[in-house]
Amino acid sequence: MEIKDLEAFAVVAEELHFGRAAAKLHMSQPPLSARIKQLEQSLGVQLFERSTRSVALTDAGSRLLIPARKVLSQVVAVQNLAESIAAGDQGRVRIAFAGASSQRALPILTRAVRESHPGIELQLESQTYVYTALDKLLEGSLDLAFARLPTPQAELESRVVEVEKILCALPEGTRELVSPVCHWPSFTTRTSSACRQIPARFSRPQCSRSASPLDSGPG
Amino acid sequence: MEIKDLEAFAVVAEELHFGRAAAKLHMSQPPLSARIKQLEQSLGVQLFERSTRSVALTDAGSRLLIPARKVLSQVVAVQNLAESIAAGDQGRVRIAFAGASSQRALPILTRAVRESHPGIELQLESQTYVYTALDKLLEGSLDLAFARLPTPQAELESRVVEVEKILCALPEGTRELVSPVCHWPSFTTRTSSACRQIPARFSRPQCSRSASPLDSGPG
DNA sequence: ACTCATTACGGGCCGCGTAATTATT
DNA sequence: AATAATTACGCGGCCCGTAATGAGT
Repeated sequence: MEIKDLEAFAVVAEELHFGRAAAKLHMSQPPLSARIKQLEQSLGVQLFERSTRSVALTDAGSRLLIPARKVLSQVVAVQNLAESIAAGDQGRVRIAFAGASSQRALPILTRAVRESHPGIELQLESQTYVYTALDKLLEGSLDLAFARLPTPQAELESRVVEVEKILCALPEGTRELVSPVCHWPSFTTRTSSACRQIPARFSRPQCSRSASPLDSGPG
Repeated sequence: MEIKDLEAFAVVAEELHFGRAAAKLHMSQPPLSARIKQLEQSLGVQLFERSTRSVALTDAGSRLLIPARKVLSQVVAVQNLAESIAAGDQGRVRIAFAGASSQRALPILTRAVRESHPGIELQLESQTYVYTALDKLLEGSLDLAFARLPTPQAELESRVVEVEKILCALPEGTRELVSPVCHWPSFTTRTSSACRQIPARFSRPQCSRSASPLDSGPG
């Protein structure tokens, strides 16, 4: 199986017409036909149902199309990565940071980059919401983002940089006031950064019960 | 760029020795050398640092290795899928279900399969914990699992089948007893299935405050 | 009769293997 | 001197394009 085979498969599946597909692939029909036939043999599966007047995906073909496209997209990803590496460790990396999690990691990163890759310019960009940063990543207008564990998306690579324990700290006797308003999700996200400096008059042991690492447990 | 190029790259990167790599690839060194050189040219990046006595990955090479392996693994995934399709819509699909989420989806699925793919035998397997099911999926001893949104893993494909709202229902005046013991994560997972049948004597409006869809919000 | 996919066939390119070369330990 | 990677070179196969065939509307 070759990459060109998958490209041919994808284009024919899109056009459902060997002539147009061949044109799109800058080749003539016969080799394309042969290529598809060969791919079908190597996979042991018939991909298209063809009568001389019409072309249609078989059931097997439609089930294989998505994985095939996946391979193709990752191949171009490799090429793009290589290109950007070749373009040089001589460029600009655009980084978004959202929330408190980046406050420890960022200075470490910038210092390390400045030392080992002096050609790299870091362009930092504060982002209030995690999702705007993720969207920009997908668009390609950002290269990297620091964020608290969002729902990981298949198109993005993520790595855990730091595990934080975030405490809920309240004045004595005020828990009853807060608990009916703040259920966990909104509570943690809204106040996490503000929790960085905790005034001394707030008692800590009081709330140790509800303190739990954000690191999502089972589930 | 061809798949064989990536295989060659991966094997040489693993062996760091053209001779052994060539043997592993069932070919002689010279063509392998040429292949790597050609790949390097097509990517515009030098992958290996070679002096006649030693071979080492360059920085670019090490950064490209993982994506390259990813492509390769997905290629074999395509081949495996094709093989299993070719083996026939005539086989056994092993399905695990954990938790209450599957109770609506399962009968719908089994009925549909029995009608449209009568050759397929479904082998159902109850799983108490989501993670045992996921592990079995990765091993290959299961084909499919129904589970409530776990941390999605890159190696697994997932799809949202159903969005549930799960209510916390308690007898009147007992909230104070439960709140210090059950913080959100453990509470939901432990009692979710039991929540299916709610005795009528439990009041519902009482807890509507803390009721929230499990569908993970932002973060 | 016309369109579109397949088969037939000849030519060129690419990749492999063997043999020779170079460099390093 | 010996090992290991690269260059040199001849051969075979695969893939492409053009031409001819067949099938269905």
